[in-house]
Amino acid sequence: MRRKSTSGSRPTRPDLAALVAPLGRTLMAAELPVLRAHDLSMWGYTVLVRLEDEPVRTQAALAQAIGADKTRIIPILDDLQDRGLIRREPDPDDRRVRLVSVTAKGRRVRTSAQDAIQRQEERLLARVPAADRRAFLRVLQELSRVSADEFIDPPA
Amino acid sequence: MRRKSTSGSRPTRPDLAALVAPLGRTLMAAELPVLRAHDLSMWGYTVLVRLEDEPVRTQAALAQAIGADKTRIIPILDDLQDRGLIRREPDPDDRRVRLVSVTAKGRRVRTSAQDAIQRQEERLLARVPAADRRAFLRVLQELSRVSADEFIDPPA
DNA sequence: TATTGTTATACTCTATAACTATA
DNA sequence: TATAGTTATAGAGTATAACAATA
Repeated sequence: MRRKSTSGSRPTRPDLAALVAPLGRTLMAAELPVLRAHDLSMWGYTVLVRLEDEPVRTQAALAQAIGADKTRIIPILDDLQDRGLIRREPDPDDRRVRLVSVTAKGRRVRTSAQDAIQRQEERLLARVPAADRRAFLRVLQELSRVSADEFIDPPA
Repeated sequence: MRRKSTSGSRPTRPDLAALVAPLGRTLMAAELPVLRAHDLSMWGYTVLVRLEDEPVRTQAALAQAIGADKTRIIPILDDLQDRGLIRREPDPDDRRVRLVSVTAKGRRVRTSAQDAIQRQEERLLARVPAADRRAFLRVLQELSRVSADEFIDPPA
């Protein structure tokens, strides 16, 4: 099941990366005004979304879960905490670690922002037929579970 | 056709941006080893791919076409030119503009790199059923034509 | 005066290394 | 000594502003 040789010729489709990466940037750009309206940074919003799923025991684990550096999220957490959107409490069992959780207020803000974001995304998705759209979301969720080193060719 | 209210509850799906943007980063990370093997930077490769489609008359237009700043691509073009992968000639009609085109060597390099990249991407796509996959690529190409300001909600 | 390409500068984002407090 | 969190520093990538050549 090898596709016809493309040596010396034009490819039959654009690179997947060339389609996906710019679309990702577009979607993030579209989020920015909504986030600004909720006084949230992209990372702040990402933290709130992540904490909604399940509480996280260490900041390092939280950082890794959202693809950030542990040093990078600290000012983000400071800000979210100052504004009462998250709690950060020392674990009684191990006072080195901070238990991070979302507050009721944080949950409200996240819900409001996410609602607006997804409404906007629905408008974009409305451009494609319902069946295609379901398949698209299915594939997207499947592929985003895959990490880079799972399919990278071993270097020659 | 409004979906059920999500106010105060968990969303029914992750944000589109949260699926697409990380996948884009993964795909770009997967390209890096292949590009390095071809002695190409991401931007250098992007330039070669773009020039394959159709020659570009000004560097500014080239930059815009690939989503870069006009100042950013200059060292990239310098390098590609030094290595004989592109040509950069003053337009006789307007000596301010540089006609940028890919050389035969540049075409060979791009073909080889793109072939390897797309083979790798095919391995990733092999995880999903053929029908879903066709729909996925269809939707992807449709959506990547849309620019951010076409679907962003007017700020309140 | 306006525009293309270029260079120089500043700024943002991110990662690395060094520090503290607990264990 | 090892680890969680924090702070300070340095680096990469990017955008902004100023400049030279041509129109």
